[in-house]
Amino acid sequence: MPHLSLFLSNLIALLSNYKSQSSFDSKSKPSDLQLHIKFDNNISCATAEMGRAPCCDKNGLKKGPWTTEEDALLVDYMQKHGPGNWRNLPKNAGLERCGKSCRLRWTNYLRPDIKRGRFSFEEEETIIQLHSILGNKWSAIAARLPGRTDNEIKNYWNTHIRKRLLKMGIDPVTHAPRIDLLDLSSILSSYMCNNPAAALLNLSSLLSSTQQQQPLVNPELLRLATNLLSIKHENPELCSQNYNLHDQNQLCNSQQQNSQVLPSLQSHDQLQNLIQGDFSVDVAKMKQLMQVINAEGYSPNMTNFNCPTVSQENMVPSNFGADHETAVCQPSYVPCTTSSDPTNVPDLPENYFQSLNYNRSSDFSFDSVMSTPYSSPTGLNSSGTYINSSTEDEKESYCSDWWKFEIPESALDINDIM
DNA sequence: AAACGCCGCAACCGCCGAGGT
DNA sequence: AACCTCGGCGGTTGCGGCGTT
Repeated sequence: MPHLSLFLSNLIALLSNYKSQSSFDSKSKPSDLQLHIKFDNNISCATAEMGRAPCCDKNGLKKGPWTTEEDALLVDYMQKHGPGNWRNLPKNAGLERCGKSCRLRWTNYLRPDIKRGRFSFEEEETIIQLHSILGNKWSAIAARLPGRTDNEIKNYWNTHIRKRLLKMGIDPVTHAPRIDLLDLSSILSSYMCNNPAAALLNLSSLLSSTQQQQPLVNPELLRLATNLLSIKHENPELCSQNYNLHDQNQLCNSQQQNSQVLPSLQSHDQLQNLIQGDFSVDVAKMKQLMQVINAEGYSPNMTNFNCPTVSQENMVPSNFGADHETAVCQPSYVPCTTSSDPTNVPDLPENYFQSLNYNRSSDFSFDSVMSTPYSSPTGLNSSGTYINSSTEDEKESYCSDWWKFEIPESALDINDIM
């Protein structure tokens, strides 16, 4: 209706003048002017304030948690009319809510296809992998997780995954290992819990992080770590399952006091050399490291074990969609079951290690990222094992030892992302 | 039992882009 | 071309639940 538009335009101009002359503050209590123009609630919200208009007139509208009655009204309306025209919805549905609030309530909570409950392990894998690619594009991530909302994923990331990555010494923004974020005790804990492979995983994370210009690894820290490996080898009885952190710290301190007790075994010398080298641990060195460990009998399968390996800077584009040429180097974290058996490490394809060797100088493509095989036994929509199906502590333990994030092909279609 | 602090999550806020006029 | 509406998005807030002291 053109005449209405013209009328509104004139009204806007009028209001604009009025506003400038009377220092009208749209955020203050409702003024006579606002009440005056409320001939149509849907129009007033846009016209009462120039510049950015509020989604609706908030005066008299309810805020805060939704009641069951309100939910019922909204659900009933949505079932009858479907989504759309959120601005008019509250009035038509008999709700004293902002249209935006209704939309959020529907999309984030009331929508029938929303999957409630805890995130499955596969879902968490997918989230982390997608985040490493897409960054905080929660809606894009949510699009790959049926039944999950962006808000839910965002909250889950901020409250669970982010903290866990930080605890592991992994920058949740870049997904790169960072020594300054690392909780060393987790390394020691992993190690002391008869899981030297896990400790090595963390250690290797430190090593791989040194690809950056300034080495992040404190040599003293690494010396300590390697000392611990030596201790483990020479005093296996010290490393029982029930060894608590307090004892670990004591042991740690005593070793520091004994000080500079470098590993005497050749293998440990090799390890030390690796650590004290140029800090540029590439695939070959990592394999060498694994062979050393393997030779020491820590794990017969270690050659198949793949640590986070980054050949160059760990780079994750924030503007992934805009610049596909940007190199992406991301570690792959391998979650395994917590086991006292250090040989219980995952068997992975031989080429898996190679697939992680992203090199910035080489042509990066999505394929290199997406080539990571999906080995999860269950599909995304399966009733997979819920990571916090047991206690939270168990979950933390379960998730902190070994990490590998792989994307189910069904959940990641590059064309969709693009 | 009360006080306090932490944590998780639902909801809100402000900004933005697409599409329409 | 300019402006507006609408819906979507990411960041942030605030409240309730829970554990600890």
